[in-house]
Amino acid sequence: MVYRPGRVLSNRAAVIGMNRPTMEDVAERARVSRALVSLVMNDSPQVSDEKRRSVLQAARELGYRPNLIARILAQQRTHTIGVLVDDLRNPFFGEVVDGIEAEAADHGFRVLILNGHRDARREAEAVETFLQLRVEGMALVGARLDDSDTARVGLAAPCVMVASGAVHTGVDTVGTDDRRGAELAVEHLAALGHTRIVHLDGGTNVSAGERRSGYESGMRSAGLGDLVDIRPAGDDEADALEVIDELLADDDPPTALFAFNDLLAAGALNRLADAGMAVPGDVSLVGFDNTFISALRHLSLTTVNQPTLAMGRLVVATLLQRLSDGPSEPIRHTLQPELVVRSTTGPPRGGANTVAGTAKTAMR
Amino acid sequence: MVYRPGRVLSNRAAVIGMNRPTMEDVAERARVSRALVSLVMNDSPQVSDEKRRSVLQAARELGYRPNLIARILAQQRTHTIGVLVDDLRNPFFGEVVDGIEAEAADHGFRVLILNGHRDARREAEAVETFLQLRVEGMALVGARLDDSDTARVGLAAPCVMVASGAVHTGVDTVGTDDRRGAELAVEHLAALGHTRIVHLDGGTNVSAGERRSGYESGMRSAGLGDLVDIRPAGDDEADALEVIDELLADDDPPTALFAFNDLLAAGALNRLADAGMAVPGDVSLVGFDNTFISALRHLSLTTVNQPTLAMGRLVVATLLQRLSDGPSEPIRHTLQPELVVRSTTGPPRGGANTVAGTAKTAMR
DNA sequence: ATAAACCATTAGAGCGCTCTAATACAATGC
DNA sequence: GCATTGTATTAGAGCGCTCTAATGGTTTAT
Repeated sequence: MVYRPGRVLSNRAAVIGMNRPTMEDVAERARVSRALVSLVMNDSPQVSDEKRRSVLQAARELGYRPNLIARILAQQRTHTIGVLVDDLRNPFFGEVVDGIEAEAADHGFRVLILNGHRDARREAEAVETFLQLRVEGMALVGARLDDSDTARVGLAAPCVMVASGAVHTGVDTVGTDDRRGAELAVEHLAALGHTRIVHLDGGTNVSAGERRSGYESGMRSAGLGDLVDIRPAGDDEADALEVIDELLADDDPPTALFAFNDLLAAGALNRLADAGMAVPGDVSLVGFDNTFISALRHLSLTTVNQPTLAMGRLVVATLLQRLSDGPSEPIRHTLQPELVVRSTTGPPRGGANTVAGTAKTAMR
Repeated sequence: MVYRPGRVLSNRAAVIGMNRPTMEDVAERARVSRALVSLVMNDSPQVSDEKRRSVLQAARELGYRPNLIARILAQQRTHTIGVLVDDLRNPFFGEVVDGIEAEAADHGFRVLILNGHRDARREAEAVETFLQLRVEGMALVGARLDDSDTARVGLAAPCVMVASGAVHTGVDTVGTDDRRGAELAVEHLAALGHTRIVHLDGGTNVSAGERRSGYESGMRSAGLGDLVDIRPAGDDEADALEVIDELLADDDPPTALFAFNDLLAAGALNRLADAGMAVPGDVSLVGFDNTFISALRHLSLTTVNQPTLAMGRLVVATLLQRLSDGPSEPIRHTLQPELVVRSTTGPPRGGANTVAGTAKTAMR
């Protein structure tokens, strides 16, 4: 409870917050052994009420607070899961983390969060930090690490990739069927009568590959294989600006867009409004993730839902399973996405099947 | 690098990730002392190139990874700052954290993030965890802890409250002048000719008090002191529903709303649209925080900007100062907010001072 | 040649805790 | 009364590292 700057002796321990009363101090004050204090602190049933009381009192009087670092070192367990989040500003990840935290808490695990800042290098550093802190497992949420990175990591500690596409072959994964999600989006647009459907690609984001191929297969099933048109964009609102400008400059602009995620879609919506294009009047737009922003009435974005909370919980379950089973075949959990139809999609202007232009079927 | 399940001996160390090669192992393999390995790992200049090379090679071959836990215990320094975030899903906090991380990295500090889930009890737990982990300082971003909590914490470790109003008298704080921000909002609305300006209050959120009193003083300066009208709402989109319904049921509904934050404003926007009210035609609306959602063209929310990145950086600077100076008078940094006028504010229907009419004009 | 100064290396204590095994002591059974 | 069982307590090693002080070896100054 007390801070006691006066007690600072060596400059090694000069740092505030270290240099606090230890178990030894409590033991001395309560006139018992250090071991007994340890038992009390861990709620052991084999301590007499009398001693328990006096230990607790001594602890209170000294403002004793167990040193987790020392405890971890001694018991060789951290009871901690590291969660690497690709981008703290994307609400989608926040929701997944909520699920992870809930499930982790249920199993007595602490969760440590590190921010990847949408940068593979920084993510690798974060993972290294987790490893050095000896987390018992980690969840990489939307991480951009490639297979060689994760292979190395996977050998050092159990590790689950979340919402990171299906690229990773050697690691446990939890995710939505991104491919199917993209197909749902395309099917929906095709059913409305769109043919010139362009995909705004997620770039380096790990789920991008799957969604792209889902888009392609969706287009093919709809008989639009020839019209596949993929434009590199990104995963942030800002990333939409250029692509949209480029698309609108076309002689024969698309009537529908399928964006990598909601943020990108929101950016697209912005730019389309700038250009005076009506949505869905002139262009239909579908996002991905079903984050709260897509639900905002004024965006009312048609999008693909991912069951974020369930994913988060499943991550921890997977981690725990791996922890108890030891190494084996990679576990993969693939949850089903759902199309959420809102107000940014509708039939193309002039009704269905008005053949969209002549040539212009370039793939990027 | 290697995982070696076979090496698991006692079940104490059965946990994957612990039970890895230690400095001792490296020393043995490189045929030097443990102390030398330590020097190499810390880039000491007083090691011969020859030894350095062989140590590094041995470390590589064994897949050695320093145990941060042991190192921290030994050197009695964690080099870590704990960051408690009130709500990971609110992008405002994510932006502040970005600033914190940037500045912390510049000074060789690690950042640990814990989630408060908008709940004072869970926040207190998180703080306790930080303390037990012996973080060297912590930033409580938007935390809901009260003065007695923070007083206790402040004694145990340096601690900066960020974006938490000016309620906390004994602790260092970094924040925006919430009061002034609210005044700016009210001044803007009053200048447009609004008189029936209602404040949607932030409830338990810590900045709520300041913004409320800023609203009040703004109203008074505008000669609208008699029309002060504060409705408890919250800080999330969902929290807006009821209040808006209640307000619209009024005989004489307000012509302008000043919401506690952008999320609440977004929720209000939703509900107003449901009710067929035009914004800003029938009702003007101002938010707070200038998160990216307010910038989305389709919301285009007039709001009050907080310099999030600067705040984040300032937090770390403050923490470091406190760390080197020891206890003294609380440091308070108050940054200036700015009004960002977008499209949700305009003159009241029928020009100034005309009581909000009956005819509802739908937006979109 | 001897002392002084310097350098690379190491021994070993210590960080604050946990946990096993040992100990002391009371209660029980025969 | 003595072994037996059980319960409450403690001694002490150990977790993986850092850091001070000591060591041995080489170079430089005297």
